[in-house]
Amino acid sequence: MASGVDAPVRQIAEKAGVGVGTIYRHFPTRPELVVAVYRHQVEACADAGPQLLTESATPEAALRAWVTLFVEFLATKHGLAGSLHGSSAEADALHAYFVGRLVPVCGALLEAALKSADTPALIDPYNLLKGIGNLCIGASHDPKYKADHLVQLLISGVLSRGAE
Amino acid sequence: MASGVDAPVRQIAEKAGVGVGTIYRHFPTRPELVVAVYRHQVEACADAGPQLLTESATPEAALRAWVTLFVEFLATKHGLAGSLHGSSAEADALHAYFVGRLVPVCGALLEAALKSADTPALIDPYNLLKGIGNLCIGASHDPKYKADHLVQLLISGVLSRGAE
DNA sequence: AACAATACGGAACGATGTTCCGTTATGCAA
DNA sequence: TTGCATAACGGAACATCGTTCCGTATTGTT
Repeated sequence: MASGVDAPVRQIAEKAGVGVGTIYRHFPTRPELVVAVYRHQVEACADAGPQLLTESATPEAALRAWVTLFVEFLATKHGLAGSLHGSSAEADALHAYFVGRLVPVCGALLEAALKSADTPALIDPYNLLKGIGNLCIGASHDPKYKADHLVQLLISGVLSRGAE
Repeated sequence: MASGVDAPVRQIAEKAGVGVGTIYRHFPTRPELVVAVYRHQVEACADAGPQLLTESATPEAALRAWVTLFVEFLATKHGLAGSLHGSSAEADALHAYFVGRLVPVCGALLEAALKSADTPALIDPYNLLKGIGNLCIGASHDPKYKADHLVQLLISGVLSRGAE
């Protein structure tokens, strides 16, 4: 694999026609590079939230549609979902950006859907978003694994009336 | 981090008081090493399935209890969940072992719970197990992230009557 | 006891992340 | 325009890790 979030630095530098030093000067850490590459698409995804809320038939439909958008975004960028956990202290930059930008959007959609369904909040937006991201890990490597399906089931669980 | 599924081979060898060559001779691939280390606990988890089914009040309770067991197992082994996706061809050994041993157990519990709830099967055991495993990734690094909670919500979604 | 077969240990190799410094380009002042 | 100071660049150099390989030690057999 050549162009992915985990491509060798030398390869990225070569494709960009610069030296590895230049890469590190502009993007000291890999998450910063990834953020720069996907910033536009993340912004687009974030902007779609409020719009879906006004255009959809129900808040639940809006939430499900937005989540589908998010899943598709993660699915097309192989390995992106996997690099989203902030285990190493430096990887937190990527994590923080995604969380800071998308959690509020997800939160608004979730709140609207819960209110519409008259259902108590069983989970916060942060956990939901991170859970969705995790469910998408490795989806592109395993044809039998249906991440989008699992995500929709998770939404069903979130919107269900507890564990009755 | 010293003792994890991704500890350097030299470190493992040193702690074991042997050379790296010996490690590779006994376990040519890392998944084989991991399988060897955790085989007992995986077996115990697998054996707990049928037992929970007979001892629990309801099949749903059995499924939820078993899933909790599985989540706790993954949570105590930092990084284990993350090394479970078979992206590289050789990592498939680990994946195959877990799947081969636990999917049937999960399947029996799931089928019983679905039958008891008179609910159609919205998902197969393989996807459910893999989804649960994915939800547990990175759980030990983030106190705010409640993997077990998300897993229970996913179960709720699976046992709910579709996306009504 | 001598020999064959096996297991062992760690040096050696390749790939990758990261740093560092000599060189080149840029912009500003005289 | 020319000279110089500042910044940016490129890639060599270093550290780490996975993996392989071979000389040596151990074990078992006759």
